[in-house]
Amino acid sequence: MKRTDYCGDLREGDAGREVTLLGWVQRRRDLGGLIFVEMRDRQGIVQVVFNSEVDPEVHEKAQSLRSEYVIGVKGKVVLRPKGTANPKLGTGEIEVIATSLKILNLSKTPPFLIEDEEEVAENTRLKYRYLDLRKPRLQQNLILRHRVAREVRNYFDRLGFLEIETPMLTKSTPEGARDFLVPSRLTPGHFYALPQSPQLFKQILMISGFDRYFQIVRCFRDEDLRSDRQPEFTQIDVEMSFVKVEDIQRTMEGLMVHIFRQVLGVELEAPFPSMTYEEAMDRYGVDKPDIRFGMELRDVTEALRHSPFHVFKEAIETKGAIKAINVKGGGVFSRKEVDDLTHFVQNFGAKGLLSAKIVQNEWQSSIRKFITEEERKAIDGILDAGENDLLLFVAGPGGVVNQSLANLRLHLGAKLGLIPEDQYRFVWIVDFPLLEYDEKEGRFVAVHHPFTAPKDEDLEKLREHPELVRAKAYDLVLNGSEIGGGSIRNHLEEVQSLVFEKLGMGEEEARERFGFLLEALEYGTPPHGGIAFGFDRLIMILSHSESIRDVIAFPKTQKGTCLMTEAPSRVDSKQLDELWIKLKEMKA
RNA sequence: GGGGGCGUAGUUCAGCUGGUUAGAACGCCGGCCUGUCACGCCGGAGGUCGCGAGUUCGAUCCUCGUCGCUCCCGCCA
Repeated sequence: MKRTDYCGDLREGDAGREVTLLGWVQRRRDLGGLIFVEMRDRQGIVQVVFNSEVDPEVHEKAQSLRSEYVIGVKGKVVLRPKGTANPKLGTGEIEVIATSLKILNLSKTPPFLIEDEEEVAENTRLKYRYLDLRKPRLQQNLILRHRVAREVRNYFDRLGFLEIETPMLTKSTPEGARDFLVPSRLTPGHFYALPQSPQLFKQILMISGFDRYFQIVRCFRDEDLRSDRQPEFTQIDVEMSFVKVEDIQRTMEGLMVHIFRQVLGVELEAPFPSMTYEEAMDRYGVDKPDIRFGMELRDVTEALRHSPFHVFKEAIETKGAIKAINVKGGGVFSRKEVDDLTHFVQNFGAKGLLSAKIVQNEWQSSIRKFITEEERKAIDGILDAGENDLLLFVAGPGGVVNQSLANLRLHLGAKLGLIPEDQYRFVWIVDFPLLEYDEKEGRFVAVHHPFTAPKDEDLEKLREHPELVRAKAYDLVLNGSEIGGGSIRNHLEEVQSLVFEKLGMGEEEARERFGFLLEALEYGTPPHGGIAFGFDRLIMILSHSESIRDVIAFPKTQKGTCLMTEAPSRVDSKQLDELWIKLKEMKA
């Protein structure tokens, strides 16, 4: 049997055609002399009719059909009798009258129904991933993923970019995330690392003169998982020569416009707005603001500068901050709801959450007695407080205040339905600090990565005040999710060496780790820069998925295991011997 | 490393203050049924209550440990 059509593709226009379908039994409705079988393939579902009066032999065979049997059906497409159309199916206007049935394979009863709505425990889904992947939603997600990848390649190809592969077995780079290591058999005691990104290779390609590079590439980071993080993930990696920040931004905006138009049929407005890191932190408390709704953070530190209230006083004396959000109409929140919000911010290190309801132009609040009339009016002004609003304050170290309120804002935005789910709001975040001081390490670390160039006007400060230097770095944020980030790189060896020095890396150490790059920089390196996009996260947003596992065919659990293959697994001692590896004693 | 949630039939869940035979729905099996589409009707099977200790006359329920899945913090661009 050869397929003539996919089940889900058939429409009214196909009425009268003889078709051959290959697929799975979704559901069987046996009415006795008449059997309806919903038949499924990757395009969708169509109803097949087995009628004992049309063909008793085929009808009898159909009685043995069960869920997930693999079948081939020959039959005639007909319009359904009046009043029996099913508006829930794309194929609902027609059905296929079967004239021939071939059972290609049987199936055990599946452990769960192959339906989108069926909510099944994650471990069951992952163990039977091949069944879970039969669900229409996951099939659509992977089809969408394919289409986006295809359009990425079309777009870059048209602009003269070359897709060039880079090694999976490469050198460990201690900066950044933990590496996955691969032992070398031929060089005992030595290890490759799987790439966290092709960062250095794409810069080398620029030095080689390839000018415009991109790659859809797998990357690996051995860090703990989240709902949007897997240990292996995919990036759209890009690097260009002879460009400034704006050139890369416009190129990537073009990519987004192209993808959204080709894949979703959505027209985006470009160029995208831009916001400095400083402004983002000030107004939203994060470097990846969701600008689809308001409820912005407001700084009330100055208004409370002379407050005797110990919570405020301590925050100010320790050079912290006091910020607040105004939940419009939040006066209706119950005591318990506000308590829950307090617990919520404590997840982010806040000691507590202070609240005030506006009732008849007055504060209803446990802290009212510590607030002067003047302070109250100032704060009402800053927060644009009105009747029945709920003001929420967090005081403490600046980072904690921002993180608490940023997350609280998102939490409340979702809870109150303030986020328009159908909007795509992009924003560039620019002017990131180049370096930040790491208390634990006792040295400066790169905010982006160590190859990022300082802004020209800040270059002077690099020696004396490295903390004030801003970088030629940019992140692209979509609906509160960081989908891409990049920078202009250091193409001058002396600048790169100086950055390494500021990172506390001696010349010798820098030579050992990145000597090949420093050396390459001395052989005519063009100015260059690039960006990397989180491909999985982009697909998550485009498919409205809540978990990254729903956009990856074979994802890992939160502990990094694959429940289908049962990786990782022990290996036999012969394999270890060849790799010169001896395991430490472990508790059974 | 830390905090939260979940774990009972194939699946999703209920199970009172610890008490006799652990329930429901869907699914599954058998029978009937020619316009169903969550088909309907009749009948039936199906349980190591994640695992291990402890408390108790008695544990699905309480305590401790452990395993698995998940969300978050730390970590991670």
